[in-house]
Amino acid sequence: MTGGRPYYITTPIYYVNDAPHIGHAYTTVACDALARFMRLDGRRVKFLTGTDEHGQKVARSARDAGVDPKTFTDRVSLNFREMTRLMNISNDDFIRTTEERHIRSCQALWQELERRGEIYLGHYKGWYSVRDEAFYDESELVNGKAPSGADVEWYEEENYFFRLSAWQDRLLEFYEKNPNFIAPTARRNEVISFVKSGLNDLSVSRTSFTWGVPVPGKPGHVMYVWLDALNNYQTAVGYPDTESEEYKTFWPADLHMVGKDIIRFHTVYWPAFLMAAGLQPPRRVFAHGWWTVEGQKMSKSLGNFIPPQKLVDQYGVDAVRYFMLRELPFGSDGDFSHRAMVGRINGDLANDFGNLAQRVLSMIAKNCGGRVPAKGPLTPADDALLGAARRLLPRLRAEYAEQAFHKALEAVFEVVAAANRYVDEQAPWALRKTDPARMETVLWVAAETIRHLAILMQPVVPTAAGKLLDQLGAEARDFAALDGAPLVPGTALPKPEGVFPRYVEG
RNA sequence: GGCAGCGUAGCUCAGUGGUAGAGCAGGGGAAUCAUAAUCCCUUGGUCGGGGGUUCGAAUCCCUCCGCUGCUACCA
Repeated sequence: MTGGRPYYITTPIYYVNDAPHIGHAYTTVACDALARFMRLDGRRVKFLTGTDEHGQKVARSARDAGVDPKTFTDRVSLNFREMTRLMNISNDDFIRTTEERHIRSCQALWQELERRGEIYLGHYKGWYSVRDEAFYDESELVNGKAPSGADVEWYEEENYFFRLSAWQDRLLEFYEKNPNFIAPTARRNEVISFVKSGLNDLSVSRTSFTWGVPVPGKPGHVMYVWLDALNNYQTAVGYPDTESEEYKTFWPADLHMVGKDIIRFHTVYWPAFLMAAGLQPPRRVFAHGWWTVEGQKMSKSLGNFIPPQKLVDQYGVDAVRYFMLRELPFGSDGDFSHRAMVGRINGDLANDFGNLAQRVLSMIAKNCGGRVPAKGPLTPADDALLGAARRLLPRLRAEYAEQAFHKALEAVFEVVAAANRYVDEQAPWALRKTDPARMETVLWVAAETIRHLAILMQPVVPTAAGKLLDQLGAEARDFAALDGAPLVPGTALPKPEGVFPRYVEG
């Protein structure tokens, strides 16, 4: 089954002012698993990530660092590129909002919105807090200060507004007609109730700073950061050239993966901007949850952000990826603890899956001359196990389609458990003396099952699954090979070697 | 304050009208191919409290308690 519909998936572009942490790694790993899954399933995939580099905060950080903004962002954007390498991410493109292609794209979008009368000149007035870099309504002030306690000052600025208020009904209609647009359901309900409560027009230009995309024909104005940032998803597929092969193939995007903090921008503003420009909104936005660390919220004051490098050094990249996608229902918040991590590494990966592979491959190495064993007549027990393995793909397609990674992995591990039971029940070590031919068949069935499992685990643990397939002598590794390329008896195999080491406290 | 959701075994959760479930943790046993891994059996819950509807409620209704999210322009 190849040649399905193209698949375009994006991470948010990460704000360069932050250092990459576990949250960034999480979003990106989830997208990577989806991208890899879809590629293995024969779909043409575009997987985009990148960095958001404009805004007053960035300009200030650059100034503090004593360099110009471009030099500064060139430097810090690399931190996120390095994170993709570290986490073994298979992105097809890495976009930066300071790139020429993006500036052009944003200006074209602006002009289209303006041409259609969706943007008008107005005045922004409000209480502004420099510390929070945010505006507050009169009603939000507490004793003349921001809710955060920061000082505020009266602020008036001439800027351009987007007619968001005019899109309220059309947005609600869009949500109604596209029930899968916002996930999980709880988030969808929140967004809908927010839109129902009424929308105000949105200021989409700033004159108070210059580090942004210049508004075409309006000296002194730069674009509102979110209009700039969201449009990266279109830039990467060639906008404004909507007739390009790339754009026609991949737009609208299949999935924008986001953290729950930025869902509104992606599910209210973004579809409104696009519809207003006569363009198609994305098909789906998924808002995942947050990690706490050892039971505590991550915060700057606690200083408990975990750099991805530290996790990978300690546990290994495959283990971290597996943990992130298995430990909690995708969409919910969860806790990242050492104890839970070790439980997954040793319990699931090393003991259940790793040891299954090791015990089977060792027996093959010792008793079958290091070659794929001969396959004799199959018993009902053999067929039952192989059948369970073959039924996984349709199940996984359904779970991945809903970003239910934990359920997909649970399904895989049900078969891992079934395979361990099978080996125990068939006891090939006993058959070795009583019925060597049957022993070979049992080992073939077990190895063939492991091949299925390894192929299906590639999206989550690409390195370990790849090594496992090496050891099985399996050349073809996409999902078409599941039923299409079973193990060939007699194939010479390399010496088995553990691919999921136990974590030992030290 | 308003709106929404949640509260089920030690832990994480599934279960939305018909005799309480899974994984992990705990206890006992089997096996010995294997990363001392695996397999089998098992302890454990008045399903947050109270009231109601029903032949029957974790599951529907009311109420109380506790927790969480959202309530616009900070990534």
